[in-house]
Amino acid sequence: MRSTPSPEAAPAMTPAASLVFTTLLSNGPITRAETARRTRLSPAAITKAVRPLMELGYLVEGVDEGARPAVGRPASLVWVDAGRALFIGIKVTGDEIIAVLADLCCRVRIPRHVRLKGRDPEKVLPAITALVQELLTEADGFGVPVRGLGIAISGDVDRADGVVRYSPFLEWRDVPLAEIVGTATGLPVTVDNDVRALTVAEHWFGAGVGLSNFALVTVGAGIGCGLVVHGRVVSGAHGVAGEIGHLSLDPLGPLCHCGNRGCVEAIAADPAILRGMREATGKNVTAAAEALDLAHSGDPGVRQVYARAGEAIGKAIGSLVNLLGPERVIISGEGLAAYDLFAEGIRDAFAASAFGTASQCDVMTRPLPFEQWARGAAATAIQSFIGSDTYEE
Amino acid sequence: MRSTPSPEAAPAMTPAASLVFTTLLSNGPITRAETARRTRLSPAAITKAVRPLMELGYLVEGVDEGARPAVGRPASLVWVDAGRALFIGIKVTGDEIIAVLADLCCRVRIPRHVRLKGRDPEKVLPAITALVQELLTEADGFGVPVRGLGIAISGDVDRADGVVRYSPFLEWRDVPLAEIVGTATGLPVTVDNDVRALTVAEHWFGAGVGLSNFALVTVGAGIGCGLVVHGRVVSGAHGVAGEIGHLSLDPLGPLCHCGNRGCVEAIAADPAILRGMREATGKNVTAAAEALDLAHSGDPGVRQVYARAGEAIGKAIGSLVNLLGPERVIISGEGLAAYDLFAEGIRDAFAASAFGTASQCDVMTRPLPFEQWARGAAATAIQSFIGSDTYEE
DNA sequence: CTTCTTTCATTGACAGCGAAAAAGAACCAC
DNA sequence: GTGGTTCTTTTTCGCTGTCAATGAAAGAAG
Repeated sequence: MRSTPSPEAAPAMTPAASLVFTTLLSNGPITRAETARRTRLSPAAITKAVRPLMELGYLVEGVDEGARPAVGRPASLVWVDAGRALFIGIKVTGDEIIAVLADLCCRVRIPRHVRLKGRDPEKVLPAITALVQELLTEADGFGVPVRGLGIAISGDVDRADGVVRYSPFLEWRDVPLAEIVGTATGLPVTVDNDVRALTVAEHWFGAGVGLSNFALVTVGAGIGCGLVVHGRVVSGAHGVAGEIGHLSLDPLGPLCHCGNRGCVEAIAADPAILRGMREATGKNVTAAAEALDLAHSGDPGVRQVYARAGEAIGKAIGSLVNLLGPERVIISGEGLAAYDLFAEGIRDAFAASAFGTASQCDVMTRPLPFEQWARGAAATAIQSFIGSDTYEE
Repeated sequence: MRSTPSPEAAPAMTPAASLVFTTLLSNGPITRAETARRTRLSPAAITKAVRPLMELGYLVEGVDEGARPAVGRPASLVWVDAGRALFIGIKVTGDEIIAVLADLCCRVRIPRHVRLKGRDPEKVLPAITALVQELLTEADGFGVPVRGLGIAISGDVDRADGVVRYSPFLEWRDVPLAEIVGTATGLPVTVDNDVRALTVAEHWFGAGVGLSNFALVTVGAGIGCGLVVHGRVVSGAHGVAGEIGHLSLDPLGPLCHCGNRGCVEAIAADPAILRGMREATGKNVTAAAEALDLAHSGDPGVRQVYARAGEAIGKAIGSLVNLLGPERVIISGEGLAAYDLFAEGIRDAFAASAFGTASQCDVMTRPLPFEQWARGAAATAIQSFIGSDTYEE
C-alpha cells in the first residue's frame, strides 16, 4: 500500500498500459505485435500504451536480427529498462532481516543481511529503517530513484491496509507497518505475507510467468504454499491460505505443533527432519546442513527420514493438485538442498495420489537463494508501483 | 457455449449491463442506488444499464413501502422479471436424466425424470433431445421463449467448447455435446461439469450469493467439491479440480477405487457407508435410505460408521479451508439426509484440523433436492444468456 | 529492377462507456 | 412553505480502445 507520494510521480497507468507493462516485464524483449497477441489488445492500443512509457524511459526498444520473421517488415523489440527505477525488498524473519536493492525487473543489485537483537516491533522497526537508509545511500550511486519498498513477513498480513495482523513467529499483533515505515523512510511501502510475496515474484519474474494457475510450495523451516488462481494470488478470507503444511496425512503420524497428528510440516519441515535424524542416529543433530551431510554419508536409517519427508510432500502436492488443478507446482525453499533425497518420495507419492489427469500437472523444482524472499518483497513493491490490480477484489 | 442463435436475440450486454443484471439476479429487488453501491458503478451508469433492459422487459420496477428510507426520496425497487425467459437444465447421471424448465431467476417451473436404457451417446443423446422437445412443448404454455439449454455431466467437461472430454461414469470420450444437441434442438447449449454447474447455481442464486470465495461440498454417491475463487468457478488446468473426495486422510484407511487408501470418498460416500454397514451388521444393505433407517434405529456400531464418515468429511473440509481460506463452505448433496449422524464428526474434525483463524470459516449445510443438479445446469445456461465472463480467462 | 506479398507499426476517426456535476423528484420535519 | 435528505435522471465530457486505412520494411517473384 502506497503511503507517501514519491517526488517524481509514477506514470499514470490505464488498465491497458498496466497490462502491457506487466506483459513486457514478464516476457522480456518482445515485439509490439507479440505483445498485442499476448494481451489480446489491438496493435493500435499497444502503440498508444508503449509510447508514453518509452518517453518516460521505462521502456526501450531495439532490433534483434535473429528474431526477424522470415518474411515481412522486421519487428522492433520492446523491453523494460531495468535500470530506470530501483526498489527495496525486505524479508523479516525471527532473527534477521534480509534486504535487497532490486531494479525494475526485480534483479537483485545489492543484498544485505542484518541480525536482529529482538523480535518486538521496538527492536525490529528501527533496524528496518536503518537498513533502508543504508540501501538508499547505496542507491544514490545508481543515479536512479528508489520508487518503493516492499516488506515480507510470515503470518496474517493485510496488504491493502499495510498491517501485520498477527505474526506468530514475531509475536506481532496489528502492527501498522506500512504507515510506520512509510513515514520513517518517505517511501511508498507495500507489506505482504512472505510466501505470497515470493509467489508474486515467481508469477511475474520466475517459473510462474504466463501461468494463471499455479502453486509455489516452499520447503524449509516450515512448509508453505502460495497459490495463484485465475491469475491472482489467493489471500484467504480469514488471513489463512496456502497452509499446506497442516494438511494431515496420517492420524497416527507425529504430533505437530498445531495440535494435530501427521501434518506435512511435522514430517517434512526442518525440525521434523532433525528430530527424525536424532531418533535414527542418536546424535544430537541441530542444523539442517549437518543432517544433510549425515544423509549423504549413506546411513539408510537417515535416508529413510528424508524419504518419508519426500513422501509427505508428494502427497500434499497431490492433494493440492486434486483440489485446484494448477498448471504447475513449483517446489522451492531451502529444503531443496536435500532434494536428491526427497525426489523419489515426492515423485512417487505425487503420482500415486494425483487423481486421473491431475498427474499431468507439471511439478518442478526451483532452487532459490535465501535472499529471494527479500526479492519477493521487492516484487510486491514493483506491483504497487505499476498499479497492478492483482490484489483488488 | 452458444451454438445456435435464437430467433429473438438476447439483449446486447455491455460489461456494466451484465454486472448490473447479475447483481439484480442475485440480490433480488433492490434500488438503483443500492445497485450502484454494490457494483461500484455510478448511479448514472445504473440508470443507463437498467433502462434498455427494462424496455425489453427483463427488468421491472415497483415500490416497497416497507423498504422506504426514513428520510429522503423513496427509492423504487428494480428486479428481474423471472417470467421473461425460460431455460432448460439437464443433469445426466449413469441411469437417468433429470431435466427442469426454469425461469430467468432459475426457479424450477417443471421437473422431469427419465430413466436411461444405456449409457452410450447413441442412447443418451436421443433421450436428451426428446426430453428437451417435451419441455419445449410445455414451455409454449408460458408464452415465453426458451432461451437456452444447460447440460451438466460429471467428469472432464470443456465448457468453452461444449465438449465432454471424458466422463468415467458414462464412459464417454470427446463427445461434442453442445454442437450435437444444439443442432438437434435449435437452442444455445451450455455444457459443464455437474458440480461446477451446481456451484454456479449456488453462487448466483443460493448460499454463495455475494461471496467471491467459497466452496461447495457435495456428499452422496461420491464426494464432490466446487470452488469459487476470486469470484469465479475454478475449472482446473487438466480437467481436474475440486477432487476433494480423493484427499487421502489415512494411509491405513480403506482402499478406494482410485487405488489409494483412506480417501474421503472411500470412507464417507454412499458405497463406503453401505459397506461399513454390512460389516457392522452382517445385513446386506444396498440402499442409502435403508442404511439411514438402520442407523436411526440406534445400533451403535452402525452409528459409528456415520461418525467416522463425518470425521472424514470434516477433516477434508479442514484441509480445503487451510489451503484456500474460503469465506464459506456449503455442504450439500443427498448425503445430507444423514446429516444428523454426520454433524458432530464434521464439526469436531473441522475444528481440530482448521489452522488458526481458518476455523472461523462459516461451514453450513444446505439441503437441496436432487433436481437441483438440473437447476445448476439451467444456471449455466442463464450465465451464457447474460454473457457473464465467469469462465473467460 | 520493379512489383507483389507479408508482417509490423502508426495514424486518425469513431463509438461507447462510465464518471462528474447538476438538476429534478419525492418525501419528511419543522 | 422551506429546508434537508435521499434517490434518480439528464447532460456533458474525457478517455479508451477498436477499426480501418496507411505507411514502413523487408523478401519473393517475375
